[in-house]
Amino acid sequence: MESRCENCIIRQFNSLRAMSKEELKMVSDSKTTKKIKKGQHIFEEGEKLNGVYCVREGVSKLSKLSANGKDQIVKLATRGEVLGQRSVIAEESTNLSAIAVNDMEVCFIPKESINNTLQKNPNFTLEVLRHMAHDLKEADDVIVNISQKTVKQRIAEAFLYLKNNFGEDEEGFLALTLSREDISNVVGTATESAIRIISEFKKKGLIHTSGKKIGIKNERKLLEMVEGF
Amino acid sequence: MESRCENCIIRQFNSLRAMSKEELKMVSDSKTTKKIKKGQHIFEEGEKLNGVYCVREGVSKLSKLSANGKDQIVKLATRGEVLGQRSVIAEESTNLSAIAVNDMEVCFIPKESINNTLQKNPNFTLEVLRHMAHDLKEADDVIVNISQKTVKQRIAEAFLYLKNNFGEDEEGFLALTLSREDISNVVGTATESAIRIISEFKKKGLIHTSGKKIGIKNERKLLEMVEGF
DNA sequence: TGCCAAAGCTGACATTTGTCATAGTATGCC
DNA sequence: GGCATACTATGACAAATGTCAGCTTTGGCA
Repeated sequence: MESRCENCIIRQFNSLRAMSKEELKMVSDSKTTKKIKKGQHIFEEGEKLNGVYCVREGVSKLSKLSANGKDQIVKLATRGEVLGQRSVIAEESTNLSAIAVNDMEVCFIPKESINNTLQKNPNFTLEVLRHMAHDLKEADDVIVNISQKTVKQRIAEAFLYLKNNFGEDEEGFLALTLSREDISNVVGTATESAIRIISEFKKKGLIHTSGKKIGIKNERKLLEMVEGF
Repeated sequence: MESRCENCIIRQFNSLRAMSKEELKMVSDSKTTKKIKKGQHIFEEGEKLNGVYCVREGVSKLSKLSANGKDQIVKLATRGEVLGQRSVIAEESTNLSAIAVNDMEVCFIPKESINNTLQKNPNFTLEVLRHMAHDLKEADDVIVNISQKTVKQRIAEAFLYLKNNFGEDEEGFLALTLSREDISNVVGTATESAIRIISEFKKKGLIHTSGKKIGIKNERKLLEMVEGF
């Protein structure tokens, strides 16, 4: 794959597109590419980040450990998304851990390149700001969903989310395969509860499964369930 | 109170402090001051905002209506905070409603003044960005709290939050008085459940009440409860 | 290939939380 | 001052969810 940021297509999807040619050149010269195996950390909650990570390939779960020892997955980040922005901008340690859900390839961009551009290029800053505004809105939605919907509704919603954001494979299964535990950590429930509800969905013909893989059979009914019918 | 932004103390608490003298002057010339009575809307979910609101006095609850008809309070904004930023920046309609919890005074600043400065003054943009990064972190915390803590823990936490952020009056009651319904909407539970738990706290000597007013009697135990003992 | 650890699954039960019904209490308004 | 209305409070019950325990399946690896 192209290794110069100037020519990297991924860039089109994130704030880096607002950088000038010269700025991109600087970023490209200072960046390093890393391969992360499924299950490995990109960074951990509480760490001080020296830069941000741009996802070229694969998916990462951003999670936070709660007092009772469970991880809550706050966001799934995929190709084109930039991780660690919040931390670098606020000059604080990360509040989230980033773990690879499948094999990943990420570019590490030192914070100096970012900070430098933030101070000089208002367009870039504005672009980052817009992205963060979007993330904040999504976070608000998650808050409302988690507190006002039942576990059943949230699981149905999670499946629809996975379909819309990651698509399906040739056989009609969700392209992104999460473990039952990950699913329960996304919706914020016990693993057993998630499993039980998945079984129920299967019995009702809403989904079909094969090992970990899940396929949506009746999207309409799932949608109705999310809406509360 | 001082009516020129250049001299307004409130400004010290928010992003406006990064504005230049000229920019502030422009803002001050275009702004209008509004009084909002307790219970009235500043803006409603779905509305297109033509500017932002800077809180000079009073407290506003930012909430979102869920499918089941309940409001979820996502944030309480007080003196110095700016409402509607996210919406103006992303050029979308608001995802939240803002309602006055007590009598308020706010300054409306047209979006042109904001957008203009955002494009020209990287320091201002960066400052706004930092604020939003902070809000995003808080939102992540709320997500984890709501999904991993019991209602009892969340109510205890809410009381401590109210004490730390709004203080107490001369008699030792929380300075910001919320209705039981508002409390339940902050923690995301049914009003009856909130009332029951408040009664329980009272019986256990953790708090004392007088009408709507609530005072913290045993902060330590509340803290332990939040931590899960 | 076969073993083992991890993941998936299920039942039984406890606990938490929501819902409905009803009654007391404060508060504002005429 | 009294009435209407909204808020607070409590009980009884139902539903949702978590916990624990044990069993089965799966997948990776020696």
